[in-house]
Amino acid sequence: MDDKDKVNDPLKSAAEFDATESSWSLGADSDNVYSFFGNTDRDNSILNEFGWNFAPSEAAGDKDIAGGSGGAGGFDRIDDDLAGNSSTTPSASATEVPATGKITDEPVSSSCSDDPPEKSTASGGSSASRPPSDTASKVKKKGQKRIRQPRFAFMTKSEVDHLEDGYRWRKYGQKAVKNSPFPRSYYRCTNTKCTVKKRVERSSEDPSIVITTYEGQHCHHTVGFPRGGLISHEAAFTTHQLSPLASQFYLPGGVQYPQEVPMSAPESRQIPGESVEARRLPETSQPANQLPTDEGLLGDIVPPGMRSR
DNA sequence: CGACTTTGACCTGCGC
DNA sequence: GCGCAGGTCAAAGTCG
Repeated sequence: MDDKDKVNDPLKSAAEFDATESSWSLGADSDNVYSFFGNTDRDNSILNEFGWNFAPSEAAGDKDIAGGSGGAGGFDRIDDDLAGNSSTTPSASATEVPATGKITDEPVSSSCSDDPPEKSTASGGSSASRPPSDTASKVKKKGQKRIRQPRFAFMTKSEVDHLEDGYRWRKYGQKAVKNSPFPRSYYRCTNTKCTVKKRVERSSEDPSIVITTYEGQHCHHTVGFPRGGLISHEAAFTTHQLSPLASQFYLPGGVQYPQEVPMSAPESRQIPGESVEARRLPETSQPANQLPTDEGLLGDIVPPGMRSR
């Protein structure tokens, strides 16, 4: 593909994760890739703008958390056109966010479509009996390029693999990843109209770091957790004001992020021993009646095309 | 019984 | 064209 060059270069410089420092460096030169590193409070507020919440998993049926998880996190947007580009460059280690690509023409405003890609509980048909052509049509028409939603990689220092983020996910696969002793898990949002997916894997270089990659955008609100946890929007919003830092990292369209953000802001590092849980609702809670406007943080960090709410 | 996880097979894209 | 690796499917199993 002719796009290869233009894709790979940004990639190499983008989202380089320093496992030792537990930090991301931002080096992308296109508006296709932006990343920042921060703690979960900020991340949560930012993700919330996307329709995502982020909080440590603790009671939602996930593996039990051993005394709280770390709070370091990273965030990265990855627009990827699977079709033309190698989304996983051979040089990309498991600790790097699988690369990126070019921005595509596909609508990225929402991953919610009127016609969900498939019914996960489809009737009949084992993989053995699955007619190839049928499968093709089910997934994508043959010859049609596979379109992928924008992706955001999110790195979190946590002992828990699957971080609770306010949505319910159904695991639909797990794969061993090359160059990594840790398997990668694939989750899909349980909302039937929501096609958001996420991948969860651990950094092979720093097992304490969980790399969560979101693909797509939720078109619905967070849900209560039947199994325990509940992350309300209000709670998420209370962290909103903690996120101004984010605006210094993102820069869609008008792109103004630093050439190479050190990503070493002290407050964006996890404080050893500090649990996310303990920091979830800071005392600087914002009154509920001061909910951010649509143009709040979102305006800073989210490209208009990504917003659907 | 429904929701969810596990797991092996299959599909697709890419590099050689 | 072939092999590899990532991604997905779906039956079977598990759990509450």
